[in-house]
Amino acid sequence: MTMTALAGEVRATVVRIPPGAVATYGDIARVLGVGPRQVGRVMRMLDDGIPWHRVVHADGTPAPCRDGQAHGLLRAEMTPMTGGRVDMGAARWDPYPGPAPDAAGG
DNA sequence: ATGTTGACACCGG
DNA sequence: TCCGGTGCCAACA
Repeated sequence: MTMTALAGEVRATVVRIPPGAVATYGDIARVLGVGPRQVGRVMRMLDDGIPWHRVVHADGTPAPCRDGQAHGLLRAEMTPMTGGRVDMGAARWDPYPGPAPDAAGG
């Protein structure tokens, strides 16, 4: 797994996050089989062209980048938030089926 | 090769 | 609920 490839995976996964829902770094990292820090590292290089604001921490805290931006963007997506944090359990989007390694069925 | 840093996650007080 | 410490992996000096 290389960053170039990882960047593609992350991107392909993040862009799949529907408006109003969010995914955690850990989840995306888990799906791709990498550490949560690698996801953030890749996200940093993507930064543009992807709904990065739909990627939040495991506790619902929006991305630290452009602090404040995510708050407005998520707000515009009608994302269930509480006290500035995303309401996990209500907005937690299931990344699967993502890369579909074995192409189960089709 | 070593030490420090970072868009994180989990545990303990 | 908020804060500090730790584990993890990769990039940087």
